[in-house]
Amino acid sequence: MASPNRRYKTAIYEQFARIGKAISNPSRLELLDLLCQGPRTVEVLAKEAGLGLANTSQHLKALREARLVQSERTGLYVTYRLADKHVCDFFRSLRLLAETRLAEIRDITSQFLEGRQGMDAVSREQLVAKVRGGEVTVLDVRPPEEFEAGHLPKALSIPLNELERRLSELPHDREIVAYCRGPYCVLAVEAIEMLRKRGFTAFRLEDGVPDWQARGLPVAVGEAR
Amino acid sequence: MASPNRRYKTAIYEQFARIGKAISNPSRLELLDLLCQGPRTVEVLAKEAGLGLANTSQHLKALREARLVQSERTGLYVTYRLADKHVCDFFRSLRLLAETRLAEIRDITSQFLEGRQGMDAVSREQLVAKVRGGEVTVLDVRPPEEFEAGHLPKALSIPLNELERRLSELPHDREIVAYCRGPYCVLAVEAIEMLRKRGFTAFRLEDGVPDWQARGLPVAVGEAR
DNA sequence: TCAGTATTTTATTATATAATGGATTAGCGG
DNA sequence: CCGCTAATCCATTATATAATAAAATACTGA
Repeated sequence: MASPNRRYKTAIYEQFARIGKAISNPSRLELLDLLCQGPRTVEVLAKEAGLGLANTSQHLKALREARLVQSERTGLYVTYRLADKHVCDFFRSLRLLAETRLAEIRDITSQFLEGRQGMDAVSREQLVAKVRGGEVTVLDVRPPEEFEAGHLPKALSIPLNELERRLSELPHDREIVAYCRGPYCVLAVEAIEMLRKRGFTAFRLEDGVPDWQARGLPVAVGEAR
Repeated sequence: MASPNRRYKTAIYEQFARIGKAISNPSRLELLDLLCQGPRTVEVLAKEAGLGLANTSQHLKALREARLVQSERTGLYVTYRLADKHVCDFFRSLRLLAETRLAEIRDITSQFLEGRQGMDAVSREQLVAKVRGGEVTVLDVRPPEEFEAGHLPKALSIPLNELERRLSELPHDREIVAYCRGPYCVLAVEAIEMLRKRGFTAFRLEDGVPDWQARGLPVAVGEAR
């Protein structure tokens, strides 16, 4: 009974909604955010996102069916990655819209950071200037695979869980700017907190690599030297 | 039992998912797309989207709770509008991602256009050049309210349902380029089809006003003269 | 071929969502 | 205040989704 025009519109909006449905679940969004940092296996993703394995597999399947991610089997492991870098841009635009529209995000964040001092972040521009002046050590506290998948130029890779025993690699007489996955990742927050307790001068960069890259700033790839 | 970090992340991704949920339903996406063309009452939105009134009201409520739209009562009518122009940008980025990732969209569209000849669209750039050369009449076939809310500079407003009896306003010796809401809106398609049958030289611009505007091109506001 | 590990699939259960029709509310004009 | 209309709310029903555990698959290495 529906006209061809109506059927056409319905079919098109149903397609758009496939992407909407894919990002309508918090767990899937977290997985997507993680995948923006680089490819990972199901196991690792499950652990990082605090989900069950079967559950993670199903969420990844949903993301794959919306064509947002791809999977590839290598031996026992299945590695998932973003299907397209536009997916990361899209995730960022969702995050940006949520930040501008949902005051709750600011509330939740400021409540979480309550009591931790000095969490006011260094801006991209400030960091660029400081790096240019050579007065700062840039510290990447994410897991090594993420560092390898892409990091800020000249950044030093010390994953958060190794930081305590590798403090000697850090300078006491220079500023340290630590970063992790982005504004809602807690790795850098914890790193800063710890470094300050130990007497370092440390600040936090809110940007993650995707944000940095989206601004057209350079990103380096490959292992820590 | 969950750590504060986990609770924080969960809370943040839940917020992101509010937006995801809002755009996870085809009808809501259609409503959002319509609202990108300008504010409208519930009644008009329901009719345009082919939905029941109660249903429309509930979908609009969902969009409002995700802070994507705002409503304002004027007398008997409640007018809905986008809460922020970023919402329109976000919708466009969803559309773009869907177009790049979902081959089905191309299939559905080419099947719909099957048999209609000459539906290959004029590009923005071509249109700009033609307008500059003064060799073209730009025709807006959307309803008048949408034209008023924003239209291409110098466009002539003839809503599709008036087109047949206002053909005398159109030149036979010049090209006509018709546009409507965007690439998936059928108004311009039908206009072109009709105009060609009547011997006009007519092409279709795929862009809608939001697309045009997003490229930084100028948009005029106000009634048809 | 068998044991072991990573992943996917299936079944189940609880919960959320969408559409509909009917009741209710808000505002207008007589 | 009443009747009318636009919009919202509520209850109902059907359907979809999410998490979990258990079973099945896919692959490796012995």
